[in-house]
Amino acid sequence: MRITIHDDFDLDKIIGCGQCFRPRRLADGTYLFPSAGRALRLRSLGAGEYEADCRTDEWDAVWARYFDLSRDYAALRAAIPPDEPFLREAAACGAGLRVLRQDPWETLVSFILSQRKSIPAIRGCVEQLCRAFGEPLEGGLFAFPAPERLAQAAPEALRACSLGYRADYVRDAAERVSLGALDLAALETAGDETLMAALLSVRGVGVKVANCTALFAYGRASCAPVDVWIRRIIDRRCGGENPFCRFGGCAGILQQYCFYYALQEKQALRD
DNA sequence: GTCCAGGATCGGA
DNA sequence: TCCGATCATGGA
Repeated sequence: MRITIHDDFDLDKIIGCGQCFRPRRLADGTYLFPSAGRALRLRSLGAGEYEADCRTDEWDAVWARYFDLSRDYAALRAAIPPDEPFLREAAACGAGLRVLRQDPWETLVSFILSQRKSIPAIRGCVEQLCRAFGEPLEGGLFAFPAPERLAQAAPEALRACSLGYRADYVRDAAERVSLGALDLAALETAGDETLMAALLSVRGVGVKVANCTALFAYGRASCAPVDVWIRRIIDRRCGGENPFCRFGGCAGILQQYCFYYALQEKQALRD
């Protein structure tokens, strides 16, 4: 199907801003988004027109929500006050990115794996997990493995996916989700505090990983994860004071603009 | 060989 | 409550 998306939509920034680890750009320029046992192929036709390999009803029911299309990011950027020059700069740089609503299980596991790993290393880990334990989809793709599958996995098989000491954390999370002790679907309608408490009850999940899951899977835009990159920004560019606290319900979106901005600065240093 | 990566846990002060 | 050591692994 062909769809029109307003111009505040940049696929390179969406897949490159550090929020997701499997979506990617294929050699032919098509963008691939695997999520929750499906996969979307999206190709830009220019001028805000896109070709998507799904039906209109699937787009409306699944992907519009996934891409957070109901939120007005331009208005959000415009509302950053002039006395926040760094935030305005970062938001201008990241204009077009959108904070995805990803599958909670995949997001939780991916960010459990993220601790003390580089983004390319996380990508590699997640990919290995999918190939080793995920159900095959069309086109040589693999779905992210179900919790039941990971709960049954042999410890050495998990470690073979470069999980390192995080293998025990993943196994613990898989057991709790597959047994129903942690109901990720039910948490969709929970309040922020309830959601955070549930996520923090998982071994290997601290405040940062819980915030990432709340923001990138549950759309809790008030959650703004503070990692080493954001910490650096707060210390060096914001006088040591966390600026996201001042923005309540959209703190997480601004945080993501800043994270993307930091990635771009690092990239620029290499070039 | 050394250092660091979207951190979390644990024990001891 | 706070601080430091430690946790596998891969890439620069």
